[in-house]
Amino acid sequence: MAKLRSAPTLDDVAKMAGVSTATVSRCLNTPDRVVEATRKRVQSAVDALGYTPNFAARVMAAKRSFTIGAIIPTMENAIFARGLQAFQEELHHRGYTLLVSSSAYKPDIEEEQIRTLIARGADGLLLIGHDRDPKIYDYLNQRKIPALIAWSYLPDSRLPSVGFDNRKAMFELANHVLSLGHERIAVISGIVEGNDRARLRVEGIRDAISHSGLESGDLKIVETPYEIENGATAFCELMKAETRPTAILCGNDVLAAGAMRQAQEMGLDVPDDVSITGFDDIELARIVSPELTTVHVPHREMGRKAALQLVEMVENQTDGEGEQLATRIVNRPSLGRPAQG
Amino acid sequence: MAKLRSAPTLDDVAKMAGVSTATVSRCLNTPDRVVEATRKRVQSAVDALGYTPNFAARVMAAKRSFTIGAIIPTMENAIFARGLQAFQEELHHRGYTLLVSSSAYKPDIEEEQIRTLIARGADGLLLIGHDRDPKIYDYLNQRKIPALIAWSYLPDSRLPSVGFDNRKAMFELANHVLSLGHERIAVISGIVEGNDRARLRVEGIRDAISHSGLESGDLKIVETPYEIENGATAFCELMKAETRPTAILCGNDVLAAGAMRQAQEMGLDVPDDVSITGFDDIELARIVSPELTTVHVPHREMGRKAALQLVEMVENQTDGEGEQLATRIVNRPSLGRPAQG
DNA sequence: TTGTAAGCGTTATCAG
DNA sequence: CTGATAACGCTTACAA
Repeated sequence: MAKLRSAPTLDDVAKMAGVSTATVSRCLNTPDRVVEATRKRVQSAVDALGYTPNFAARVMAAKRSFTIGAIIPTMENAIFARGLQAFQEELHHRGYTLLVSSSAYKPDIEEEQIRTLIARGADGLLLIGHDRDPKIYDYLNQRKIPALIAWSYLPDSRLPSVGFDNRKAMFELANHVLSLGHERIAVISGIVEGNDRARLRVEGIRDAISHSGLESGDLKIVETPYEIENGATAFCELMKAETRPTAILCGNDVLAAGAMRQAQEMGLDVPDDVSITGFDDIELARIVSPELTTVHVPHREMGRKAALQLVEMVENQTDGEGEQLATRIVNRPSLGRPAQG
Repeated sequence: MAKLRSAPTLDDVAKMAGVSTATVSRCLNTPDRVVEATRKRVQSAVDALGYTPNFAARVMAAKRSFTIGAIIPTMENAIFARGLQAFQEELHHRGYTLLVSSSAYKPDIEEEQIRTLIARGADGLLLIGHDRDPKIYDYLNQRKIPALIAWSYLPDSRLPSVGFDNRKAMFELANHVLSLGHERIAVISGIVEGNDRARLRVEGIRDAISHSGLESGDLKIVETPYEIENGATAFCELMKAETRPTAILCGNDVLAAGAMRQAQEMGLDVPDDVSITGFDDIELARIVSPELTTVHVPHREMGRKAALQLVEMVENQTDGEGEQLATRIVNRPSLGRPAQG
């Protein structure tokens, strides 16, 4: 068995440079508190040994990890990718590392992940959406862990949030659809339970319908997890009705893409036979044909601002005020006027 | 300023349960070495305090982190998502946590990430592809860090690999295209430098062409990063030629999706005016229309097997043998026969 | 400017 | 089966 050469430590560097470990530590963390000469000596020892500080030891001693944890519902589809990427870039910029885990939309898994991330020394946490057991907020509060919510802005939430008004965004889209003359509207929504974004989007549609004076009672809604396949299945189901809808509003672009595929498979023309809309404006929206009318969400801006705010909260022990971002409707050919009666 | 209640420690639990810290530790890690009675007492103290072990301290003391690090080129598109998801699930199953970081296809960033993950105590590493500075392999070897390569199988690589034969896979696809009668073929490849998967795929195409007796010299290749936009741009460029290609083989589905979109924008019919193929068989391939002929890669199986093998390497200090997985061509309507002369 | 030394919260070795 | 106690590698007062 070959001898296992383990990693060089601060001590090794100190010995090689002929200084104390404290000095080496200073060279690495606060170089300006060390004179040029010794700094150089230390640096060459570091290089010679290929020294890398042991993270665990550093965290223990400093009680800071310069790590931010984020828990997102899923990595499988691209809903969170762009925003998270921007979040990560901004964090990196500020000297922080991002630790991501995904909860598969399961509350208990999310809770476990929160504990895990905290145990790992995360200085702050990014969570998606507001709907979760209040005990989690108590826990975070008691432990004084800075946490921020993204992808959904609410003014009076327990934790500050950086995001947009899901309800209003979908309300506007639905209004637009109605204004084109659609009267038979159906919805393919994500699972609403435990997901305020999904819930609020449906509410936005309801608002628009009752506003318009239409019968909101018979609004057909299919709830299904955010996966392409499910969008296809749901579309199928909705089109089985005796009187088919003329427009289907989907909870996000992923579901909409599934619906579009199914429409094509069934030989239905979009938008002539049925209009379909999405939400998010991820790349997918421009890949399906026809391209998807959807709600544009400023993912990168949201990620960046969330990072800035969270770092601020961590470093200044402040509470964070949250920020509401604007969305806008993106008109593309998947939405048209309804066919004549 | 409210008093900051910091996390309960082993000591707190020990005191509350009236035992030593050693006993508490044993209750948590090797419960069978503790009698029922004390174990119960300890457990209730743990619950009462909401104790979670401090990860950094545990790593320092145990010199094991039950953490596996993975460095992937990008999270932005879905190329690695499915495989990584399976990798993660299998790791979780075995009691390990996955730490992911992305290198943006930059070798120096990857190197930094490797060091970072090791400093963070990763017990093992998953890397994508074989092409990298040999010094990295020396470093890994010297530090005795178990590492495994995925997404590309090579029999005699320095590190064991779990993946497929990129060259052969693309060779077969190209052969198939040629057998349909295509004689003017062009390629939209990913950046080849530092990316053996991209390089080998192009070589596979070259092989097929020279095999077929065609002039391989004038094979038009555009190299561009794996992004949808770039696929579109590259397609544009290739179609500017006086004699247009009748088939365009793309380095992956993302580039192919971009090419398809551009074709549509230019009013070209796929496959009647030009055939387009992809590689990977990610969801995207079935979303574009017409659906994409591509090479199916068993991403989930690859991820799962990589996890199994890496855990085995970590736990038994073994070297790992690697495994080659099979790919298969998936025929869909984006590929047809060339138009008559 | 630099060195000394006391933790940080676990695990693991040895006694008991 | 359980309890002391010595690491683990680093940061940070406090001294010099």
